[in-house]
Amino acid sequence: MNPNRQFKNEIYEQFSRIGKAVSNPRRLELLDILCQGERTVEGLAKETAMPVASTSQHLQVLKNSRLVEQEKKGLYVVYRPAPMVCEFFLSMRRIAETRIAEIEQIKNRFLAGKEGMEPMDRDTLLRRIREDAVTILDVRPPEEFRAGHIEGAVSVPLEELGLMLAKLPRDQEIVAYCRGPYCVLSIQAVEFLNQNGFHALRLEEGVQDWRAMGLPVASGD
Amino acid sequence: MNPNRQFKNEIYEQFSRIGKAVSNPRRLELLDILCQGERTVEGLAKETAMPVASTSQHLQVLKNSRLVEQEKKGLYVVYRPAPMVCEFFLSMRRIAETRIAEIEQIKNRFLAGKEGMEPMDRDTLLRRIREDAVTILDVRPPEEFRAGHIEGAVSVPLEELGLMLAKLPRDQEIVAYCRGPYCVLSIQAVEFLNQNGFHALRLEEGVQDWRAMGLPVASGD
DNA sequence: CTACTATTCAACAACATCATTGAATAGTAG
DNA sequence: CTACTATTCAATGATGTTGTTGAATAGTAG
Repeated sequence: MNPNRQFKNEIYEQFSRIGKAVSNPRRLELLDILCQGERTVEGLAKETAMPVASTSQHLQVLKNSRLVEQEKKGLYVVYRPAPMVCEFFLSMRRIAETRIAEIEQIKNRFLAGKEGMEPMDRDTLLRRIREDAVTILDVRPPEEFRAGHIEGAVSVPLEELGLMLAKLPRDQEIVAYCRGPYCVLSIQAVEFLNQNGFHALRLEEGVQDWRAMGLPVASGD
Repeated sequence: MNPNRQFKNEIYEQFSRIGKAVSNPRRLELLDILCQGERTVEGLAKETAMPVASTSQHLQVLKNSRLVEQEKKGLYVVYRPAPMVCEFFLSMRRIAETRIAEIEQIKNRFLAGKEGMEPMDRDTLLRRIREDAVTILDVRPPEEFRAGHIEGAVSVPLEELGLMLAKLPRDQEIVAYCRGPYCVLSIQAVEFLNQNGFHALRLEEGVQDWRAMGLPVASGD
């Protein structure tokens, strides 16, 4: 074969390893979760409702295409996205959102019938933050909050929301966020809060989006 | 099934349409070429040495995942990348380049034995440009030059390089570029120029990279 | 209307990917 | 050393993807 042709074939073959890795919905979900912070195989399996063996296999694929890194930590193997991968995933998500009409449809169908799900827009939220007229809840699991959260947000994992009701303000807007537009935690939180007489709204953006917009992100407690 | 689970499955299923589109080396090559400017099916088939029918089928896949748009122009159907797609492709390429060691190997193996292929680095080139001490050749086909080129570059398609030798300076460095690090046009151009007594160097970056670095790009003639 | 052209479609066999299952491994705790 | 745990491996059938081939389509030019 023409050596130029062969060179190109080999190069694009290598590029396609990245593509193959992100061509499977399960692996995309894994990547999405990993972009919120590192996780064990078990943790990912639980979060995605997949068998552990499948989860492990998908993680192998992601590892072989160099999109994730692994590290043994005590009893567990912890996976973590490789550098640049979350930005890459975000750019893929953006294309999908703007170009694939079905996504909007699926979202609308899912949200139909749920009250008060119109997302709060960034600018309004930023104004409220300046006026100190809003409480921001991060309803993700605590380890994700620790790995990075919107500056000023309070960690109230969805599971503990019921116990925390007494401590939340009834005279102020509450804004809940989670992993992004396709994470259901904040939806459930807002539903629950509104049923209990709070004035709650959802923020669609996740920490990734927040950071990508150049807004302040904190980590730790 | 749990409606939350179903929602996630459907959403990630949609995301994966983008991934599936870029999971095939042929389609990546097509995308790469399209990022240099729009093309007909025939043109793409010739450029990639694929049968026309295969080319068309791959283009259908790209169209169904909304990565390219098509437009009928006279006798031909012209394909063009959708907005954001070239940036997405670039970010994919960057991850592959930095994380997949095989790519470096393949490149080295291909370049082995070819003289003077050490690429010129940006900063040196920018200095030479300021000093007006360099001629920059765009050795891609003319339509790609027209769609966008490095400011100050001269269009000398590889095929016409032989005819243009008399017009090129022998007392000045010549820098040739093409579509990017994996395009062989500039390699062939530099080889040919050096064999004919010129002092030629290769610029690895293509117009996309150039633009992404915030450097000036022009279009038209 | 006819000949022609660029593109797409349809069908096939070869090959790759997927989820699932149960077993294997390697390392920890007692 | 033994029991246990988290993870990985291996094998399987079902399902998708690929490239190839030749035919179909739709639109243009004469």
